[in-house]
Amino acid sequence: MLKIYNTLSGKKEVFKPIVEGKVGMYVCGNTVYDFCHIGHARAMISFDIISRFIRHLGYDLNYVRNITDVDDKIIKRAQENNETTQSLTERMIAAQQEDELKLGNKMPDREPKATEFMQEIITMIQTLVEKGFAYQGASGDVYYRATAFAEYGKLNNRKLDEMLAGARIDVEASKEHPADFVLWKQAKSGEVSWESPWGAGRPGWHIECSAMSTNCLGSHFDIHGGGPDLKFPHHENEIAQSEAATGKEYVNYWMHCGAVRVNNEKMSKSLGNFFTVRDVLAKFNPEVVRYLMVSSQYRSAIDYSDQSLHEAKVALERLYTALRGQTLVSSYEATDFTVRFEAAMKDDFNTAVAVSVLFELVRELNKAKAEAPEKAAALATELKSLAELLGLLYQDPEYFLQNSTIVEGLSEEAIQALIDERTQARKDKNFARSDEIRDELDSKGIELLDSREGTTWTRN
RNA sequence: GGCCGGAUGGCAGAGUGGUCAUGCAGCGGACUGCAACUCCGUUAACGCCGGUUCGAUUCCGACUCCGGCCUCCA
Repeated sequence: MLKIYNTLSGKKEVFKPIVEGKVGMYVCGNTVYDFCHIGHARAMISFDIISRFIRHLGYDLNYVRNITDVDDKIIKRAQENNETTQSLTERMIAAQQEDELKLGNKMPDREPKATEFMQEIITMIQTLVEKGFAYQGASGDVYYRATAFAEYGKLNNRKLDEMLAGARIDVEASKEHPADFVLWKQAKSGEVSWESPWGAGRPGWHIECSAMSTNCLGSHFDIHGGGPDLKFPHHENEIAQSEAATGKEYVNYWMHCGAVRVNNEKMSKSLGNFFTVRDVLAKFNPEVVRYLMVSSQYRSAIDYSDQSLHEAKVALERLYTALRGQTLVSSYEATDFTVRFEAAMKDDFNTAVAVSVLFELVRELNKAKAEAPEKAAALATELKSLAELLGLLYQDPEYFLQNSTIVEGLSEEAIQALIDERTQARKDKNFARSDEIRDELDSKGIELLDSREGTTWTRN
């Protein structure tokens, strides 16, 4: 029995799909005007794991995640770069995909782009206008009439009149109500635009998601997810648009992941305190980033720092060390570890508990190595297969341990040459030289590990 | 001001009405030429004040503090 925390109700609920055995999930993707930062990575990884586990439970999942490829910031950035919006967005989409594959994500089933859904967007706006949920203001822009939707605010527990009182927004003159938001925006000269009944222009941010999600998954679907900062106004507006246009309930389960923080502040573009995925991958193996995300539950805020990355690296090394040298078997009997792992995941995807089960499995595995190699092989296989649900432990253990951090320095050949020299010194009982080599490598961040089978190394 | 979330051992991070989280660090031991890995044992926590209860870190209420959203933002 899968339980999901639903933002709409503020509670964990038993998950029940609309059509038995099938799940439709839409996740808000990125606006592609810049490289992904760690906050984006958190959302992408969270929903990747959620999608993996939903499939693992046997559901036929359709996972759709959009790409916002037309927007004010894209236009502005393209102008600054003196390039077309299309060339900018194409570059950023390629970069995003590259980052994401490095982080170990599986790509969504479908990644619709806003620019590919112009007709659907226009049609939806027309419907809203016809039904009285939208109007064209004096500026020519088309707005959603928030006051016409009685349930406006239901996702965020807000009331329209209270929002008016606390509104800090500069109210645009052509809006009837401060909470009204743009559906269609008139193009300024030189801006990329599409023809519409209201003139050449481009869609507002929220309408594209309503149009893409309902066209890809139907008017009513199971799960809608996104980052914590999309709850309001984006998702509130999506509900208002979609339910007004289709006359049906829009989404059953709303899911939002937690923020990534830096120095106790949210990482965000507007604060400028963000680190890109590329920044981090220059220093750490990508799986370290993934482990950091997985080590806490997807809804909790996560603190990002060199220290938290380092701790993630050390923890991951323990998992990989257990797998080192282990042969895997073609089939194994699932133990209680699998039962407990799955139980944790079924409880609103509690990856923190699931990971703790992996560590308990590792202790059992390490114990079995000497006494019961067959049991160890079975446990190692079980570990790999559970970790795969989190997208972890997919690398060769030796490779990971040697490359958990990325540093300029000694080449593998140089390290091996020193190890060979040291092995000979040890054979000759020349421990002074042996220790000298250990210290020399240690000072360069290389740690040596002696065992009966020989000497291996790890980067610190 | 409104809405939402949080406060757990040295750090990170789960969870539970009464016996274990887990990882790192610490301490004692085994193993080891040294070191590491690994194993065994071990120390240590539930913001504050009330209430409910035989018993609360866990439920309820007040308080304090922190974060998020209310403006583009995963």
